[in-house]
Amino acid sequence: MTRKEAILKAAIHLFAERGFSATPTSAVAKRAGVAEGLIFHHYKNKEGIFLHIMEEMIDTYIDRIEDITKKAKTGLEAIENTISFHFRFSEERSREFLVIIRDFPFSLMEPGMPAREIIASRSARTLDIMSKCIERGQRDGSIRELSPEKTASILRGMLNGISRLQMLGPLPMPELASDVLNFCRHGLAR
Amino acid sequence: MTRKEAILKAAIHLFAERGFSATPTSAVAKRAGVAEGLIFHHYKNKEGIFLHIMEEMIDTYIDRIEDITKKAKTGLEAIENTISFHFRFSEERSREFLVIIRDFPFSLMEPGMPAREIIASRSARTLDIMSKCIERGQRDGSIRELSPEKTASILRGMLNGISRLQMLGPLPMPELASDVLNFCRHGLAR
Amino acid sequence: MTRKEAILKAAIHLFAERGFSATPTSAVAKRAGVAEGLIFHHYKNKEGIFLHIMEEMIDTYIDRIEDITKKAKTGLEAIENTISFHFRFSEERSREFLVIIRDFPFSLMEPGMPAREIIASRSARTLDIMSKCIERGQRDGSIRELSPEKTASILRGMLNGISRLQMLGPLPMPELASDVLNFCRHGLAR
Amino acid sequence: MTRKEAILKAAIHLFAERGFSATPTSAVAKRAGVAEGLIFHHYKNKEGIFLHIMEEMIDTYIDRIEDITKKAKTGLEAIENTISFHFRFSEERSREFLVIIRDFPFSLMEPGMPAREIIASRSARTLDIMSKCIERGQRDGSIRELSPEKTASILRGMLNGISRLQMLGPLPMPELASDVLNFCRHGLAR
DNA sequence: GATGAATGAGATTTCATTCAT
DNA sequence: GATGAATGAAATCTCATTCAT
Repeated sequence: MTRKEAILKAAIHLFAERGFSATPTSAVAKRAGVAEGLIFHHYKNKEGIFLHIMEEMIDTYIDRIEDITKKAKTGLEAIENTISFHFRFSEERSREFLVIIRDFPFSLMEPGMPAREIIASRSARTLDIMSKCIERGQRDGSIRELSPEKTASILRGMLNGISRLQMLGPLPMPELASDVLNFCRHGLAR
Repeated sequence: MTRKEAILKAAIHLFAERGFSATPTSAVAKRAGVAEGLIFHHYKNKEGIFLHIMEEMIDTYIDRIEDITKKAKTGLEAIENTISFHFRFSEERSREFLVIIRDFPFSLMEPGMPAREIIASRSARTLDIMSKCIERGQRDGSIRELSPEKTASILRGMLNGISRLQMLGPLPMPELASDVLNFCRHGLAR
Repeated sequence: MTRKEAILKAAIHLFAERGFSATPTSAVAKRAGVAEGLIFHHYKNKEGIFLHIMEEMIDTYIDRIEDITKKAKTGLEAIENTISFHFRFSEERSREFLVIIRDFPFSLMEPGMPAREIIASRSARTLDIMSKCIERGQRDGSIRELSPEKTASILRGMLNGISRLQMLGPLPMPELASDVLNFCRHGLAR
Repeated sequence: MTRKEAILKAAIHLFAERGFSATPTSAVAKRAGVAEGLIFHHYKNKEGIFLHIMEEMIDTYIDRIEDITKKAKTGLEAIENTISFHFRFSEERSREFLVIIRDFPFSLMEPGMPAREIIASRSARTLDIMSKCIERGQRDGSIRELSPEKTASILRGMLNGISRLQMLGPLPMPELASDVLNFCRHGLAR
């Protein structure tokens, strides 16, 4: 593992645990076993690390749901697979997931920030994929009449909201994957 | 308006706009037109202000959904009214809403913190109310067979997630209230 | 002496000795016997201290030469008195003088900086006063034909350049005041 | 152009533009298109580059005024030619000129520093050359009675001060060369 | 209740310089 | 000669909080 990777790994661990803004770069350096300056040599900014983590994760997420939805036989099945995948993914990569749902540094999102464009485009892409699945489901008869765009937004909000509740809520949460699946099937199906 | 209220108002405004951790107490004092020390005289902590805002808001939210659900004729209607109310409330009190969904100071939530208990109890209360509605709906035949507790969690996750997407997402969002309602009706109804 | 004044005094001493950019704020705080944070409480910036020193000094300088030139009987005498004053002043307030001729933080001067306007206006004012004296001298016959504006610039450049050479040059310098006076008299007089 | 020269050229450009201390070696390396380490391989220090630039420039300056003053017919003419040359040179080599008048790193000048000796000797040499011209002018009758050493200092202070005002002042400056010449002619001539 | 000067711990970042390759 | 990862010291600035008045 290169030092650059070590920094990344340490950052993911700590950001997931304490949150981005509550984690000083000194802690990241310490955990990675490198000099603090090296962080800035490789990532320029503290935000640079965050961005790197987020981009990598979201891009993987998008690649995977693109793949998954393509392979589904119906539009409804594509959505179902996406939902199942979401829960699997949020467990597999729970650390990275936590990093970005815990405390998102909204300073990155102020108009004009380059990060905003990156995030916006990824967000749009995810919504678009799900929208397309819904339209497909409407054509193949597996999904009833409803606005594809709005429903995609609802599903995305739901998935992220539930993950947030599960990972950060004060109460212990049961597994919800299959219930969400069931709920959405009824919500969408003809 | 007393000085104490002025501080609260200023804090809500600024926390909503920039986030809790990005807002220095000096900015709150300035906007409220008071000396910085007064904040600590009245609220003890910076977190004290946050807690105050959050408690007041959540308690109002709970009071209102208790009221609303009681008045509904069926369990399903109770849930529907809750959903409608959620969107109305998040608009009416969008500032306070933003405060707590923007960047929640998770340091408050570490085990042992007194705030954790407060938040946990409120969270449990909300889930409980919705759970009860679902059970009621199952008894009165308006809601199909599904786990009341899990479904309540799903609905809460969904509502919060969608509000977060609407208020903080990088993309402009259409009104989703009626579509959410429609989606949930199908998701829940027999 | 208030703490604010103590900071100022310490800063003048250290900036004069080591230069603005080579003096850390920690050194200023230490010498002033205050916490480092207090510097920023009172002056906002490290540059804020510099600006404060400079403004006070230049404004005094301007006030004094305005006064002095008014009292002179001829235009030439007004210029002579200004030159004499310059050397007296640069001795009297040699610390502050050093501060601003040693290493001027030119970042302050980038177009758009508010400090630039302040400095530019003061610089223009000084040139204007001397210009007017020359014009007056031309009317009263004590000064020969030459461009008032350009000559004012020459004199200002000369005075500042000589002070710089005296205060910062690597060689020991003799007193130059009376020789400068003599030189300029011949340079200007009819 | 060798890499070593590329570094020098980049340094001159950047030091002139932003100042010595505000220019990081990383910026020099980037602009020169070389690795940062190479700078230290060739110049040992950041100050090493500065010294190199300064020495080369001052030595050229001295060589040229030595030459010029030798060719003059009278002492006064020698001084006049030096003044004219100064303004020509400061335009021709404005970058290097800026480098050393912008922010001179006075750490180099602390007693005991080897650079101090270099600078002091050059400074003395320049003053000496001009002193000699004045003495010569007094012998040949072109220059009136005045202290050669002090007048040389005055002239040097004036020339550097005016260049500084022209190049770094906040106000736009007209051409001053011929006016300076005229002013000095009157200041010096019998 | 109210002020605001004062503190001090800590955070991010910069940067000259070294050194293994 | 040439690279660029790596260091570590230091610098500026922020900010919650305290406390004398």
